[in-house]
Parts: sequence; C-alpha cells; structure tokens
Amino acid sequence: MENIRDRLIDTAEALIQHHGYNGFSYRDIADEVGIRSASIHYHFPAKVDLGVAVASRYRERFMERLRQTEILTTDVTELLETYVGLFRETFGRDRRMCLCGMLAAEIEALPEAVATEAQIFFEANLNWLTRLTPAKNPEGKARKARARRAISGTFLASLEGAMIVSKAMNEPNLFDQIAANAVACMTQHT
Amino acid sequence: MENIRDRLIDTAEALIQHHGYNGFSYRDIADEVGIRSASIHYHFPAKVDLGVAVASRYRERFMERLRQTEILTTDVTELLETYVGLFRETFGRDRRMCLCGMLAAEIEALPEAVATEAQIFFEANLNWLTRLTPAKNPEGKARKARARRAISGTFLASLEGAMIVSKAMNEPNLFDQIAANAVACMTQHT
DNA sequence: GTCTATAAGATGATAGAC
DNA sequence: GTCTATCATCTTATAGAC
Repeated sequence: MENIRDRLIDTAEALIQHHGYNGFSYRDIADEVGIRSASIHYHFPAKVDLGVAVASRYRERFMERLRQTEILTTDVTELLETYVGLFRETFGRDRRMCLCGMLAAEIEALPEAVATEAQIFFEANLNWLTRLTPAKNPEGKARKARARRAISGTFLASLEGAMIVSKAMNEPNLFDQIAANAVACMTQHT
Repeated sequence: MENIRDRLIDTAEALIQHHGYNGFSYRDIADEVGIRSASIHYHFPAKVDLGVAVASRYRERFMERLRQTEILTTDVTELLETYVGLFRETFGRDRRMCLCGMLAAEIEALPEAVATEAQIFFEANLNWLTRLTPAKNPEGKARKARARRAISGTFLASLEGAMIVSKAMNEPNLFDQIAANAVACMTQHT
C-alpha cells in the first residue's frame, strides 16, 4: 500500500536508530524491502540523500505532532506529557533511539547535510520547550532567556539520555521512570 | 614513552567516542599511530578484542577515580561534583562522547562482548550513584530502592544526554549548564 | 523503476618474510 | 613486533538492458 520511497525511508530510519548512520548499508535496506541495492540509487542517488530524507521527515513529523497538540491544549503539564509521549513511542518500538539523538552522538562521522538536519531538530525542540518553561522562578523572579534554555536543555537531555541508560541496562521500564522524574523536575521549576 | 598497545587503545577510544564502534577501522588507527593496519592484529587479533580492551579500560579508570575521590571526601555534593567533573573532562577533550554512552546508543550493532562491557559500566555507575541518593525524601519518608535507582538513572541520563544535546547544538557551554541543573535537581531531592 | 553486471575502494583478517 | 602481500567480503556507486 505504501510506495517504495517511503518504505526505503522507513527501513533506513529503523536501521539508523538501532545501528547508527555508519552502521547500515544499502544492502541491509535492500534485503529488508525486497529490492536490489542498486535500485535504491534510483530513489536516493547517494547515501547522504537518504540520510537527509530520513532526518528531515523525522523532524517534520515530530514538530507537526507538537503543533497538533498545541491546538488541543495549552496546559503546560499536558503539553510536556505529550512531548514525553513522542519519545516514549519511539523507544517503545523495539527500543529505538531518537533518530536525531543517535545522529548527534556520531555527528563528526556524518556528511554535513545530515549533521545539519540533526542540528535543526534539536534547535526546534529547544525552542519549543523553552516557550513552555516558566518565565519566573519559584520565588517569582524573572528568568533570563539563557536560564530557560538551560532548563529546556536539561529536560531534553534527560529524555535522550534515558534511552541510552535504559538500553544499556536492558531495562525498558527505566526509561519511563527517568522520564517521570524529568517531568517532575521540569514542572517543579515553576 | 607509551607502549604501542596503549597507544592503539588510546586512538581506538577517541575514534569510538567520535564515530562510534562501526565508524572506525584498523586503518584509521594505523594512520594515526604510524603503523600498518596488519600489525594491529598482533596486539588485537580481532576488532572485538580491541573493543573490549577499550571499554574495559575506560570503565576501570572511571571507577578507580571514583574510588579515589571517596577516600578524600564523604560529602555528597562534593562527590557529585567530582562525578560530573569526570564527564566534563571527557567532553572537554574535543567534545568526546562518554565512550559507553556511545556504545550503548548503538548496542544492537555491537559484538556481544563489547555490549557487555558497556552494560557493566552503566551498572557500576548506577550502583555508585544510588549509594549517594538520600534514603529519605524531603518529607522524611523512606525511599524504596527502585525510586533511588530511578533518581540515579535520571542524573546519569542527564549527563549522557547533555553531551548529545550540546554536540548537536554545537554549544559546549550547554553541557555545563545542563550538568549544573542536574546536580541541583539531584541534591534538592534530599 | 528495477534488474544484472561491474567498478573502485574500504574492511577485517591471515600467511609468511624479516 | 612489524612488515609486505594477499584474500574474501562488503560498500557505495554507475552503466546499460529490460
């Protein structure tokens, strides 16, 4: 039902999330999709083209779902829960890493165009979260932009790291426990 | 001054931290050390042997430094600061990832022996941190072992994730800001 | 759009000389 | 211990038939 191009992106996405950008080959995708590796070059002439397609689609879908949620609610806690839910959903599928978290970890080993896509993902996420971060601290004092950004970064880092720790320990539940703590820490910043 | 074996491990370590286990080759190391790639096989017959040597040395050095710090102080905040300092030191060297964080992210793409080394690192770290986590919450109620472990996991995840976010955004200072928030969140759990 | 055939280079690894 | 030579395999990529 799905066109080949999308299936190629789907498969590459999963492979990158599990093995990293340098841990998969056109042949891996070909075997999975049931096509010859040479045929992939018709859709994506070079590996970097596929990498960019995977990363940009991932980012666009991710941000689109955040936009959709913002239409439904303005409650900060609810928005944060939804945000965590997106990471949870990713990790819930065979313990996949956040695609851009994986890319960022090996960023020096990436073609520049792919690295840029990952960077844009994090920039967009940090901006989105920073808007949710309370402008005042618990004592009612105004927070500087830098402090709000750091708080957002801490929250995002906790989620990215939660996947790593949870994978390493082979304890899927650990992700949820860490995510819950991260939300508690974030909301308590109010 | 250093023997070849150590230099091989040093070089492999840096390469894994930047490119991941599947992002470096014997030839990369050979070029860097000034030896032929075939010669590396004398020291490490297979790549998995080198991977295990790198990961186990990393873990042992890491844990040894924690033990040394425990001799000097028993103050929790001081111990936590030292702990953060180890990650900071790693990241400060050309923004290297935590070796085992990198390995954990791509754990499905690793030889089992290497994956096991990474797992042991996280297990040891979680145990060490859990001992530092207050046995009672701010209201004086006893914490279950699972809760203390989750708090430790959140702290560790924040540091691992801080490296990823900081690399992605190309803002080295972000690591320090996130680490500071993580410590604040952790100590405030008392 | 997908195939076969093929190229050029990288990769992990071994054999045997020095 | 390190070298050269060599290997089988994998990898990205292209050319041209169907």
